[in-house]
Amino acid sequence: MRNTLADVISTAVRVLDAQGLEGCSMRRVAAELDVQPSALYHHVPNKQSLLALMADAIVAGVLPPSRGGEAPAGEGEPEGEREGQAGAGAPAADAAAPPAERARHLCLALRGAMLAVRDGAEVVATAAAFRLGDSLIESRLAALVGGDGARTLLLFTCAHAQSTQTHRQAAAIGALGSLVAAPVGSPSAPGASPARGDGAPAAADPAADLDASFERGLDIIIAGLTR
Amino acid sequence: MRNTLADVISTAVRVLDAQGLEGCSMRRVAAELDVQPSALYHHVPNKQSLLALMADAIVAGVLPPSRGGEAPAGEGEPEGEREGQAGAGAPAADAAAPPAERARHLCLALRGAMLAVRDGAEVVATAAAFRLGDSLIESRLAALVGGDGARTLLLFTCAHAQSTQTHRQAAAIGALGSLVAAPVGSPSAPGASPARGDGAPAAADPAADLDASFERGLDIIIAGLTR
DNA sequence: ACCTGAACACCGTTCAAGT
DNA sequence: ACCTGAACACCGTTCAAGT
Repeated sequence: MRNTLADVISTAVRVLDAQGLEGCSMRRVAAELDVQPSALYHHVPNKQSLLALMADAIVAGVLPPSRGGEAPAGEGEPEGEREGQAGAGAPAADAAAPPAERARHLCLALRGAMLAVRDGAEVVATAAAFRLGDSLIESRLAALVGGDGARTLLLFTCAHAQSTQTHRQAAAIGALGSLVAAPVGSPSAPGASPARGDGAPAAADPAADLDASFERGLDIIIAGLTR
Repeated sequence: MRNTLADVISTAVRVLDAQGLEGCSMRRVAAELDVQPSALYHHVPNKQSLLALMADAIVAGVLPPSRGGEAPAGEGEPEGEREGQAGAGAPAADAAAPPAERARHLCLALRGAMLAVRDGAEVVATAAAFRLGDSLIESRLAALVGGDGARTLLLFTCAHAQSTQTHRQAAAIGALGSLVAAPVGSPSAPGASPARGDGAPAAADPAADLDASFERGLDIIIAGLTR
């Protein structure tokens, strides 16, 4: 046996994380597996299906393995877990906490899982849009806050993560245009992006801003659910 | 003078509506303009920029022309306005209604504008994610319900519209497998999608369901804002 | 200013054929 | 079951050159 479906999925997620969605072509995944592009079509009917399986792999782990449902298929973690929020079901979530609080933690864990892979949010969001109504995470949320709340939370969480990743990439590119100031040896303030002499109004630490912005939006929705 | 930027944008939106995002290639837009593909790069630096301009064109009209800001550039309406919800600033919105109510109407109008063009939501959502914080609509919303509310509403509205269009396309494809039932001559209820004799579990009228689902989600967020 | 023609370096997918 | 090799019909973008 040469390659398994799980190999294809985990390799594809690795390529995604390394090259971004644009660079994640069938041909590159095949090359990474040391295989002809056509070989992938033995495991998967087309690219869209592969992307859906990748989405499952990316969010696998935000839910406890709870009985029933489709098997995750593929690696436990794509790589290094550089976001603190993910990690096998979030920080316990207390099991007996109020439902709204548990839903909140679930959304934070989902966000963490998506942000942990480059362009992960876009991949998950597209897959989520496609099967709105029968994703595992959505039904878990629905049990906590009802179907409308679940859908609202899920869509907001994916969309905000997507825009977070978009902004991060833009910031990363923009940061290349700074051979100015910013003494090379010094860390240039904790976590801040280099330079900032331009006319943009953007505030102190963009990454922290986006995290806070997400939590505030989340709390607005939770508030609307619990009144 | 042969073609103007506005020509390029409006043609691109027409191609988008006719062929979908996947079929909306630079080469096809060029062909529609009777021009070589390379000619487009005189008007636009790359495809991504064109898509951003298309997003502006799609949502142009949901805001009154209010002074200041970038000019819409390109056609007033892409085509036939087959959604009832759009139309030059929505049904007036009463000007003196409570802010939350006005925000609600704005979101409905935005949804209508996106749904009026095939894959319009995806195009607008991607552009919106990119410039979260300085879109015209977001600042309009921010004036009504604050920055966090505006962002939450905007992201939810785009994401829900995107999933609505995804489901519609899936339903349209699935509907091709129904040479059953569905009397050909009868209009099959006002505005409903054709047929519905297949085995899918989807409820009564999927289009109406998605509209109602959107409004319920919208009301949850509004409730969270006005408590 | 706006466009042509030709090229470069890619895509996703299919299909007969191998082992 | 899993893969090769070759092909088909495309992509976005660049660049010299025309008018």
